[in-house]
Parts: sequence; C-alpha cells; structure tokens
Amino acid sequence: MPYSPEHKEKTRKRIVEAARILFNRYGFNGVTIEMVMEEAGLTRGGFYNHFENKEALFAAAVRGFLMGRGAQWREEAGIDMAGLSPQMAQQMLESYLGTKHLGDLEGQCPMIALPSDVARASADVQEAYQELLSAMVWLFEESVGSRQKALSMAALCIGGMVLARTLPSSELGQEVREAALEAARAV
Amino acid sequence: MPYSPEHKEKTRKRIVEAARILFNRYGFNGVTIEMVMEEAGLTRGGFYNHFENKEALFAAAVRGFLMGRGAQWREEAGIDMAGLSPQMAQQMLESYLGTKHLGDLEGQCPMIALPSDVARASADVQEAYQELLSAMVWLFEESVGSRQKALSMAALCIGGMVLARTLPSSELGQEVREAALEAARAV
DNA sequence: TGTACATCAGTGAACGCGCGTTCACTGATGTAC
DNA sequence: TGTACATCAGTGAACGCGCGTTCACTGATGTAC
Repeated sequence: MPYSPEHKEKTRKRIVEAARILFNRYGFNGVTIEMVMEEAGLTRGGFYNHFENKEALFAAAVRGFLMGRGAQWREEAGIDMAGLSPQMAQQMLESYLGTKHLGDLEGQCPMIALPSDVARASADVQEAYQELLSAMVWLFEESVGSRQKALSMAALCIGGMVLARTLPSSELGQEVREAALEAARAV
Repeated sequence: MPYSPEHKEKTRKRIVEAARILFNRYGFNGVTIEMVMEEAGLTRGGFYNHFENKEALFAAAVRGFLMGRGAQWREEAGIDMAGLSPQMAQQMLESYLGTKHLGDLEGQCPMIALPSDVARASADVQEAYQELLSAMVWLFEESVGSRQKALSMAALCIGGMVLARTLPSSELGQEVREAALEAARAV
C-alpha cells in the first residue's frame, strides 16, 4: 500500500481547487489540463489517475464550490445557517451583489462566471450547477419565509451579476447590478 | 467592377446570420469557421474576404441581432416603439420570459445565450452586447417611465432566462423563470 | 531492526485530431473599346 | 453589338499549432519477513 491513504485524495482536492479557480477566470475552453495540473504542482500525464476526462473535472469544480470557497464566502459574509432571518437575507444580497464579489474573478460564484459553459456541458455538470442554485434558493427561502420571494431574489442576484460581469467596463452593467440590489432588498 | 455592388454585402449578411444562429446554439468555441461558411452556402477560404478573424464575426453576429432577428421578435410580440406604455412593458416581459423564447435556441436573445462567451471576448464584442442591453433598458424605461424599474426588469429578464437556459431539464430553473416574470410584472 | 519487494501516483514524450488562418488559383461578372 | 480584359469573390489545399488523451516508465512509499 504505497503512499498514505489520504495522499491521493489530497492531490485530487488540489487539482479540483486549481480547476475551480482557472475555470472561473478563463472558462471551460480557456483552461487546459496542463494549466490545471501545473497550478496543482503536478505534470499533465497524471491527470487521468484522478479524472476520467476534462468534463468530469468541470463537474467536480462546480460542485466543489459549495463546500469550499462558498462556505468561506458565507462565513465572511456573516451568514449563520442556524439563525436565518430576513436580516440575513439582506446581508446575503449585499454580499452577493457587492463590488467585492464582482471583482473576485477567482473566488466568484460559478453561477455567475460559467452559465453558458454549463448550458453546453454534460448533465452531470448541470446537476452540479443546480445544486448551487438550490442552495442559494434554500438560504433565501429559509430567511424570508417565502419561496416566491426567494426565487425572485435568486433571479435578481444572477441577472445583476451576470450583466455586470459580462460588461466589466460598462457603466450600464454597474447600474443594473445596483438596481438589482435595490429591487432584491425591496422584495 | 466585377459583381454587382451589393453582391458582397449580401454575402456578408448571409454569413453573419448563419453565425448568429450557430453561436447562439453552440457558443463561440463550439462553432467553426467551416460550419458558418457551409451554413451560408460557401467554402471556408472565402471567410477572410469578409472578416478579419473569428472574433470580428462574433461581434458582428451579436450586433446583428438588434436590427435583424430582434426586430422580428419585437414585431411578433406586438411591441410598438411609437406607443410605449406600461402595457407594452408587460407584453415584453411575458414574451421575453416566456417558454417560446426559452425554447428558441436559434432565435433567442444573445444576452441569454452568450454571457460567459462575451465576458471573455474582445472589447468590441462587449460593446455590441452592451448595445443590446441598452436597447432593452431603453424600451422598459420608455414604457414604465422609471430607469430604476427598467434596470430591475432587465436584471430579472436576464437572471430568470439565464438560469432557465443553463438548467433546461430542471424544474428549479423553470420555477425561477416564472418567479422572475411575476416579480417583474409587480415592479 | 533492516532489507527486498510490490504498488501505484506521478512523469514526460508522443499521438492524433481539429481548427483558425494563409495562399495560389479559378472563374463569374461588369467595363472598355 | 461583340470580344478581350481586369477585378475580386470564392475555392480548396495546406500549414501550424494547441490540446485532450494515451502509454511505457520511474521512483517514493508502506509492508512483509
């Protein structure tokens, strides 16, 4: 039994984390296996010891956000999953639609960074994406006590941020994002 | 002066139209010059008589939507740009967030189909994208008489549709889209 | 305790294919005379 | 009017590069004895 039992798992996590960051920044097609493996401190050949193919890595990267960077983000934003309240919803909205989140290309929510990539990817990837959306809606719903409101908030979050990110140097993009925040607050 | 003066322009338009449809369906990287030219009834070598490169074609395709398929869409939806009213805004919302638009992969608004692709494209492409958003916001603003409301409506339209399209086989995606429509109506 | 061994994560070269782009050539068309 | 010509949109073969994937090999590690 060469290497400790956790060794491979740790390596795999390093690869997924590297992939998450790179996909977020450059998109599915803008990232090569070589880039990911180098970022993880490995060489390209070893990739297939961990994943069947690039698409499987994509799914793992999207899925990984929720418990990894996403959890960190919730913590930073002061989201306490035990004490959800309308107040919490406000905090989430401000954090999600805030400029800090917008500028954080690497740590950003994949729902914003990768929608078109996911739309053209495998069912597995779409399932991972849906888990993210599901979690977001759940958080809002638990906070404000209305599914309808929670769904609207999610649409405003994604709409505002997708436009702002697609048009990073556009005044209009920022206007939409700010209006989305206002509207979501008022829901 | 071989060929009539309009000949080249007509060909160019055929190429752009073919490109718009294909990009919408398969995304920037999923479309090859060969596919576009074949769809336009030509062979690949001739492409560079009309465009400097693939990226320039992408910009032209996004830009072309507004006056081409987009105008047709407005007509079908009964949008009369001379008589804009809150009533018109309702019609636009219902049409934009409707299932017919969602299922029309080829004729769909590029703001929904291509956000991540545009975010990673040239400034020229982003400018074309912004023109679309600008037109949408203008229509809403003229209809409801409030920029703030118009911006929120745009965020809801894009957010609801991006999610519904990214998760085509997901109940949740549809739920968000319908909630977005409700919320937009109520703005 | 020390040593030979088996395992398998990781290496790096190679393969093969696709695609954006280039280029020499073709041939349809309008013009000059 | 008819014919030779110049132009340039369009053709199709070729180029070159990048990247996903494969594969024979290496060497670090834990285990057996």
